[in-house]
Order: sequence, then C-alpha cells, then structure tokens
Amino acid sequence: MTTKERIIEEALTLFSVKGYKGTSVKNIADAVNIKDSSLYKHFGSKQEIFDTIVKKMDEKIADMSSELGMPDGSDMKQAGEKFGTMTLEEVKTLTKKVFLFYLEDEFMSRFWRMANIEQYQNSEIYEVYRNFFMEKSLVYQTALFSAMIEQGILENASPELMAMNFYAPLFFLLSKYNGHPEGRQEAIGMLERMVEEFFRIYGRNK
Amino acid sequence: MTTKERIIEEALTLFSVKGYKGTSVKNIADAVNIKDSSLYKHFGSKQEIFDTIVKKMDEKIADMSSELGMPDGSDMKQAGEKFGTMTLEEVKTLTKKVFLFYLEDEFMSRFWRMANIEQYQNSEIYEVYRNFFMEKSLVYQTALFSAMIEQGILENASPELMAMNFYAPLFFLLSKYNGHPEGRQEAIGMLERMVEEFFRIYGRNK
DNA sequence: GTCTATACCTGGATAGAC
DNA sequence: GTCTATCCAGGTATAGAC
Repeated sequence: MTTKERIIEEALTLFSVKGYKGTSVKNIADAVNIKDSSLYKHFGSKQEIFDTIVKKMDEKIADMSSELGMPDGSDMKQAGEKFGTMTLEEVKTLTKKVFLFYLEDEFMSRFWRMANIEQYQNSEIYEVYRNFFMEKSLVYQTALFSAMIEQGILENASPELMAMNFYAPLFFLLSKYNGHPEGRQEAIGMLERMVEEFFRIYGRNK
Repeated sequence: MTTKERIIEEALTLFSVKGYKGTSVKNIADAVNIKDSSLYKHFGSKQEIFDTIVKKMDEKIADMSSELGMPDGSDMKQAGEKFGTMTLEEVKTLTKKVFLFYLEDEFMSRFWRMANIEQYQNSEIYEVYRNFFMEKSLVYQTALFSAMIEQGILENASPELMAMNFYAPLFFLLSKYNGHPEGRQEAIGMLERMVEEFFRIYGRNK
C-alpha cells in the first residue's frame, strides 16, 4: 500500500470516530508514522484528504450499485426485471451478504460512521448519506417487491410499506452494531429472524 | 430565560450541528451575544456546559420514562399492566404523540443529533444514546405487545419481532427527518401508514 | 519524500478594570 | 456580570536541508 493510500485509510479511521474537525493532521501523520509536514507532499490540505475519501466512496457506491443492478433513480423497473424471479432463499442469502458487507467492509462501515457524524454540517455528505443509506435502498426494494408481487411470490400489499418493513430493521441493526464487532453474532441472528418474519408475513406460500 | 439557560440552549444548538470539538466557546458566546470571557462567569469550562446538557437530558428522559410508564430494565411487566388494554386507536394516538415529541421538541431533537455525532468517541453519550433511543423503546414495546397478545388484541407471534417491526420504521423516520422540518408532513404521513400496516399485519380483528 | 524549524492563527482559559 | 487584554497550547500550512 502506498503512503498516499495509507493516509486515506488512517484518516477515514480517525474521521469515523473523532469527526473531521476533531481529527488533526498530526493525528493522521502519527497513525501513518510520518511527520505532519511530510503529509503535505501527498495532499495539498486536510480538506483534500477528506474530498479524496468522499470521491473514493462515490466510486465504490457506483460500482456496487451497478453490480447489484440497483436503480439509478430514473430506472425503477430495472431491478425488478433482474431480481423479480428470485426465490425467498435467494433473497435471504443476498440480504445477508449485503448486510455483512455494510457492517464489516472496513471502508464502508467507517464511511457510514463518518457520514453520520458529518451529515448535519456538510451538505455534500448529507446528500451521499441520505441518498445511499436511506433512499436508494428503499427505491430498490420497492421495485424488487413489486416484481415479486407480480410473480405471485409475495402477497398483494403496498410495495412501499413492504420495503420500509424490510429495510428499516436493517438500518436499525446497522446503526446499532456498526463499529461494534462484539455484537456481530447478535446482529446476524436478529437479521435472520427479521427476514424470516418478513416472509412469514408477506409470503404467499403460507 | 437566564443567561445560563441561554448558554445551554445555544451550545446544544451548535453541538447538534458542528459537534463538541467543532464548536468553539466563542461560537457559543457570539450566539448568546456576550464575550467569550464573560461566559466563564457562568460555567467553569466548555466541558461543564456539555455535562450540564447531558445531565438535563438525563432528567428529561427519567421524567418522560416514568410518565409513560416505561420499564426501567428490571420491571418489564409494569408497562404491560398499564397499557395492555389499550385499543388500537389509542396506540396510534400515543405513538404519533411520542413520535412528534421526539421530532419536534427542540431540546430532544437537538440532543438526538448531538448524541448521534458524539456517540463514537464519548462512552457516556454512547450509553445514553443506545439505551434511550435504541434499547429502551424496544424493551417497552416488547412488554406492551406481550400484554396485547394476552388480551387477544394482537396475533400470537413473537413480541420481540413485533417490537422491532414497530420501532425500526420509527427510528428510521426519526433519523431521516430529524433536523429537517420541511419533511414534517411526509414523516407524519409515512408514520401513519406504517402504524396502520402494523395492525393490519398483527391485529386480531382482521 | 522525509525531516526540522517556523510562521501564523484559533481555541480555551485567566486577570483585572468597570 | 460584562468588558479588554493577555497567556499558552495546539492546529494548519510552508520553507528549506538532506
């Protein structure tokens, strides 16, 4: 890993706990084991480090969204077409995979915490946070459940409410256990029970 | 309002956006329209202002908890006895009332945001935040739904999962709309639909 | 690309006049 | 209880030697 990359990693780690203002350039330099003045050979300013992190997360989000076929706002039916025929077992597996990625991918979970801290004073972060961690997932799941209703896999209820009932517990568990690896098993256990309850409620083959 | 009270108010307002470290004593003094040095006649340090806010919130929480008959951890059945015989309409009304209090009481909603910002670096705040905004509500609702199942008002399903399905959407909406008064109507609309959906799913008199 | 040294500023806090 | 003046620590950033 290059020094530049290590600076990004350590900076995000610190930002995700102490926030941007609470982290000094010296804190970051100490974590990388160089002097704070040396850091300015890699980045022009502290702000530039922050901006680079946001840019990198933007790219990760875009990659992941297209990989999972998440809608980009304009194309709500794209996801439905791709995943509408999934079995319940497949939805469970995929959900657990995505959930664990959010919870355990170091860059992702630290970015979540940093974004959570900075959202109230940084409108750019606010947009990323709301869009990716709140709205996008709901839009995606609304499309998914719409398709699954059409396929007769789910009962004919409101897909918006279904999406909220599916995603809100995930969001709650991610908020609660993000940054608390000791609660990993508890989180996974609860997740599985929630997903099963969801299909018990809305599934057709009762 | 005394100067001391105004300092508390303005400090919390600033902490809830910029965080503790991001807010300077001068920021607070400017908001109160006094010089920063004058502020030290009211509080011995910046930390003391913060501690006073936390103490005040602790008291508010204790008052509210006992007023609503929320369990204090040891007495899970207390809430059930008190609220187990509520009608669905009464639960709806109470939920909306509590929800709007969380969302619109200035001290409460600002404290939520401040606690959200500070939770990762302040273990005292972490405890208050998790306990009050995450665990307490779930414990309370689990007891409530247990009692309602016994009364035959709700279907015989897991009260823990019911509580999660009831509270997680509230938590999500509060996270999303806290500090965004322009979304008030949207939040209330969604809340009402969620509560109705909950009783459509779990209610006995279908 | 790393270091030492330094410039400049802001932040928390105190002293003392009014 | 408010002000001005001041102290000192720490923060961002630059200059220049190696």
